Amino acid sequence: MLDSITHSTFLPNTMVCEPLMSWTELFGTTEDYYPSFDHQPVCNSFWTSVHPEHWSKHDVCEWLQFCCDQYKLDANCISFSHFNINGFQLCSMTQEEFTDAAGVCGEYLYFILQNIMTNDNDKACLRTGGMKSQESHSHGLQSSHLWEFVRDLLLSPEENCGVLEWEDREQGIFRVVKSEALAKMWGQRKRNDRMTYEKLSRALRYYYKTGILERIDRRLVYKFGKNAHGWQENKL
DNA sequence: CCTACTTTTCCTGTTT
DNA sequence: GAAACAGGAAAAGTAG
Repeated sequence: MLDSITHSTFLPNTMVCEPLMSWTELFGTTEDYYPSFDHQPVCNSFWTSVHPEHWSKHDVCEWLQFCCDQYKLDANCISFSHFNINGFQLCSMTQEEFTDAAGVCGEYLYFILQNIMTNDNDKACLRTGGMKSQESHSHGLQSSHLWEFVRDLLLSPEENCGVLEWEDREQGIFRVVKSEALAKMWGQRKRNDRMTYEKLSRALRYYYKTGILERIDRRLVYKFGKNAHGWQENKL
């Protein structure tokens, strides 16, 4: 009900860099589409090989530049003076602070950064078999409800992969484009490989009662309700 | 441990 | 016929 605006990690990140599941596992083999993987260059870059906490001021600056190019963000809406900081400081910025410093772009930047940190964490976990739980706590990364997961995916151009798509950005109407893929992603988040769209959608339907979602008569189309927050474009 | 709340699982029936 | 949608019920998971 009154969750703070804890933004979760996007999914454990699967497809960027070291996939936990193969594409075919994740999206099925019988699919007719092919991944539009023009988002991938995050891979193998400095940004994912060195934990953001260790970035220098210069690195942070470069990262902003990189994001603008890569994700087509308008550099003009970024107040670079707010980002004259090192990686450690960057990591401790809240989503609100990102928004203050760069508006909508800030929101994306925040998500991109969270994403990188999550990847890092996951990789470390895989190698060492368990990382200090501190890191995952520092940004409320572990807590995500289904609707927040969906919201974050919608706000995350680099993770989305066309699984979800805005139908009407202003009204918060969106469409599930690849239902089973979404279910797999959610399942991976919850470490539940038995998740299906059938079951996920049941959970979504419960949101109608609580006003997190509003009913839309079209198949695979949902709308954020009055009790959902954090999806609007200009509002924090 | 208890409670409240969310999500998962399963199911039967309906609609597209 | 295949996918989705609808909800009821109950079990399981989680936060506090």
